[in-house]
Amino acid sequence: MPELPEVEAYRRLAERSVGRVVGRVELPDPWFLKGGLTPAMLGAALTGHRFAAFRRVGKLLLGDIDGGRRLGLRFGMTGTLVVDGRAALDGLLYAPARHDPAWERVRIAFVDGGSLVVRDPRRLGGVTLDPDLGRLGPDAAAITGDELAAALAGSTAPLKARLLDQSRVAGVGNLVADEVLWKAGLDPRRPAGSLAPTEVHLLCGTVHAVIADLVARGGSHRGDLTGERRRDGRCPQDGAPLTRSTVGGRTTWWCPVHQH
DNA sequence: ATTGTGGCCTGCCCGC
DNA sequence: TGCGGGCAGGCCACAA
Repeated sequence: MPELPEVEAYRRLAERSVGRVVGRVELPDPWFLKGGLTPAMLGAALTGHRFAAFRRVGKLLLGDIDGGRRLGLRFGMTGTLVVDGRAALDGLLYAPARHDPAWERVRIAFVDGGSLVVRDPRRLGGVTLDPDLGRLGPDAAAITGDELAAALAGSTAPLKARLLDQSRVAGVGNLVADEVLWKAGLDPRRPAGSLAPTEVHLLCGTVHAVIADLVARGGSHRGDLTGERRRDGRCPQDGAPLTRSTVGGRTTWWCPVHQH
């Protein structure tokens, strides 16, 4: 599902549309608009304009529109970005591999004949205008040790729950969280505030390393642990049977032998 | 404020 | 073999 690595791939793909004039916006599914946004408002903000740049904060993709407004794209669990008929990634875990035209939620058509399309079978994504970035924590790919320490300090919530909290750390989803904690050897159920400074430091480095690795591999589902997230799955590091339970409201897999 | 829970959405998997 | 109940999780509303 789209976590930080996927959205980063979407951002790079979206850059292909920078500088091209928008001719028309099609909204087969106006329900996809969030925060009171209407088709007329979105059309007015985009038609005749160009994207100046695409940025990413966590799992949110931002398109800077000339004139100062910002398009916000969220992809939920099964959303894909398609530019000029080309998808950013081959496959998405938990998303259907086939393509049904009915899953197209937004189409931004450029006057040159190309387009930027959001395809989302399960409709858990959405489109906003000028999204409030104040509700997002530091981006996980660039978070500093001090910022991570502040995000975890004093909390009795499970470590994993804090990592998934987008207002504390932006961009970590369920698969990345499990992969990071597995690689750092940390128990997802540990109270977030119980980590020693050296553990926070290790965790911060692991977050960066795992994200860089998953971006390079082409998706959050390409992690070493991810392939073992199944019944009878075993720890790729020591071969122990993995434990499955619910932590932070999410299905969680971890190694009972080396994660403490 | 912090933490936990349930619902939304819908295609697909597994067990009957 | 066909069918239908769970399941998947990002995000939000709401409760304690």
